Amino acid sequence: MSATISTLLLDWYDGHARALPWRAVPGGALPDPYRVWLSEVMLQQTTVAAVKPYFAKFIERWPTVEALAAAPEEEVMAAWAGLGYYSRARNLVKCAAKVTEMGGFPDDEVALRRLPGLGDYTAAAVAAIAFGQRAVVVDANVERVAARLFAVEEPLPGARKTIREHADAITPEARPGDFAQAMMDLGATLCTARDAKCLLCPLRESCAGYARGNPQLLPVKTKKKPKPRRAGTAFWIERDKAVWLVKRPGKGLLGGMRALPDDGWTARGDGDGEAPLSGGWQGAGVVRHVFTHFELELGVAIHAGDPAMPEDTGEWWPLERLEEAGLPTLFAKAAQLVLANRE
DNA sequence: GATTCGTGGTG
DNA sequence: TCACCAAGAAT
Repeated sequence: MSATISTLLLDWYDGHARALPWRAVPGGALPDPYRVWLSEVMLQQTTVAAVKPYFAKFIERWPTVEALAAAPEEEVMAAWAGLGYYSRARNLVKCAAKVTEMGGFPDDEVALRRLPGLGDYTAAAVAAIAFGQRAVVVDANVERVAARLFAVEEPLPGARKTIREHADAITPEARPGDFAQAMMDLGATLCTARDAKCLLCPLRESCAGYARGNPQLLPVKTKKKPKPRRAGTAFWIERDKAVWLVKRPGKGLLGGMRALPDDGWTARGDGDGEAPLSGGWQGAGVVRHVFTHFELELGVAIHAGDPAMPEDTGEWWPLERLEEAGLPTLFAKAAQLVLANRE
């Protein structure tokens, strides 16, 4: 029954919980809501390994939500560079301001859900982990574990309602935060996407998928569309040991991030090859980059001259401080291509 | 409900 | 190499 499953899982968690920087000791005092919120936002569609250095950097630089709220958005965006899904960073700043204005994080799921960047998952996770509130926490791990545990054959995402009901039925009143994290740890270490280490699993005897003999085939998922391939060009313009950077529009792809000027490529179409200024251009090579929904082959062209640029359309960024510019990975690759060829 | 949002790891 | 995947949210 449900009490049995949560008890088995919590017992397992007490001995097998991953030690993570944003976590409290299992069964112990509740962790700092700021650290829980920050880590949960960073972990959205992002692996633990990728998050760790960013979490450490943010906590060192902005130890409290008030400190983060006081930071210029531009600095937060630059610090987020490389982690992806940049709307998260924009919402992070908005949310920090709102929480500071409220005098602290709200302690219930409904109020948390109203904050920028907190959807169903994150609101439930923060309520459970940071405030000990019973909330049904459903992420991709929980979906997978529940689909196997209850042998849900209906394909995702259609099966989400069914899976949520199963998750609700096994979520305990006591230690809901540890329970949620235990489900995610189980999904991350034993009940993984391509494998199911059932011989090590504390829920083996309760698992319908195990009983059927093929838990690793669950959950069923609908096929994904193929990614279109796009081509475009980025332009390297340099003067006095500084490179010309622009800022991308606030919304959309790489929104609000610094970037190299480009020829108008988008997810929907190729660039026109047209440079932002006339003069001699020399090809530096090609960078390949895979986004969520398309692939890009980005040519990098270097301007031969020593041009003047209209100051209101961008900024000259000193090459020796280029890492501080916070370029998204695509443009960091392009810059590396240009600079590496000089050695 | 379907799309649009990054990036790095993995088999 | 390539398709899939990861502590999803906003529109």
